[in-house]
Amino acid sequence: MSEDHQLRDVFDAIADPTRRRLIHLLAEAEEIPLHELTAQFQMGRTAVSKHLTILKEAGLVLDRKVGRETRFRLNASPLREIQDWVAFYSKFWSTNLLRLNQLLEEEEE
Amino acid sequence: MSEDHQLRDVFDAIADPTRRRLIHLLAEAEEIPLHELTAQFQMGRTAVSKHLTILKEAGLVLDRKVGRETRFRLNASPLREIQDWVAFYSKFWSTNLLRLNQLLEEEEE
DNA sequence: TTGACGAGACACCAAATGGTGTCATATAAT
DNA sequence: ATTATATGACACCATTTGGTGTCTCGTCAA
Repeated sequence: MSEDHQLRDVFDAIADPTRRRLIHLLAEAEEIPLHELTAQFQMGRTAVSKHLTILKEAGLVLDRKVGRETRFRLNASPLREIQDWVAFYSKFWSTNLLRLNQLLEEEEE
Repeated sequence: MSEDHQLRDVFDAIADPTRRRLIHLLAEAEEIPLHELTAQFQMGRTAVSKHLTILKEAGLVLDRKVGRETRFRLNASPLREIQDWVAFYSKFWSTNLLRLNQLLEEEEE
C-alpha cells in the first residue's frame, strides 16, 4: 500500500530536536509552506530545508509545490516502527510486570 | 524516586543501530560484561565502550565493576519518554481515527 | 611471581552533521 | 515592466560522531 523510499532511518530522523519540533508543527496543520515553518525557528531557511529533506527521506513528510511556495505535510505512519520498537521494552518498566515478577519469584521459593 | 542524570537526549541515544542492538542484548540477560558484549560486534572494545557510555549518559544502562570486568545492565525506563512522544502521533496513522475524521467532516457539511 | 586478561584513558582520524552565506530562477504583486 | 518573494542548489565551515590504535593499570590464574 505505502511504498517506502526509506533512504533514512526513522530513529535517526527523529533524533534531532529541531526535526521533532517540525513534526509537531506539521501535526497542527494540514499543510505549511517552508517560509512559514522557517519563521518558527532562529536558524535560516536553508537549515530548515535540510531538516525537512531528512524527514522526507525517512518518509515522515511529504511536499508539493503550490505556486512559488513548497508546502509540507506530515506523514506519521513511519513512526509506527518506533512505537513497535519501544513497545517491546515497555515490559521492562511496567510496574504491573515488576509485581508479576515478584510474585513469580516468591512462588519459586 | 529515580534521579535523572540525563546528560544525553534519549532520542539521540537510540538513534544509533549499534546502541539499539546493545539495548536488545542487555534485555536478554541480567548483566553482561563489556568483553562479552564486544564479542557480538565487528568493532573493537573501545568503540563498544563509547556506545555504552552514551547509553549510560541517557540513563538507559547501569554498570558495576566485578573483579576485573565491568558488567552492564539495562534500565529501560527512560524509554518511556519515547513511548509518550510517539503515542501522541499514533492518532495520525490510526485507521479508526481516519474514519472518524471522515465521519466528522461529513457531518459538518 | 609472572603472565594473561579486562578495561580505562588517551591521542588520533575520516566522515557526517548542522549550521552559514550567496547566486540563480520561477512566480506573484505593483 | 519591474520589483519582491519563495525556493533550490551550491560552496563553505566548525563541531560532532564513530571508529581506530596504544599505553597503563588492576585483577585473576599458573
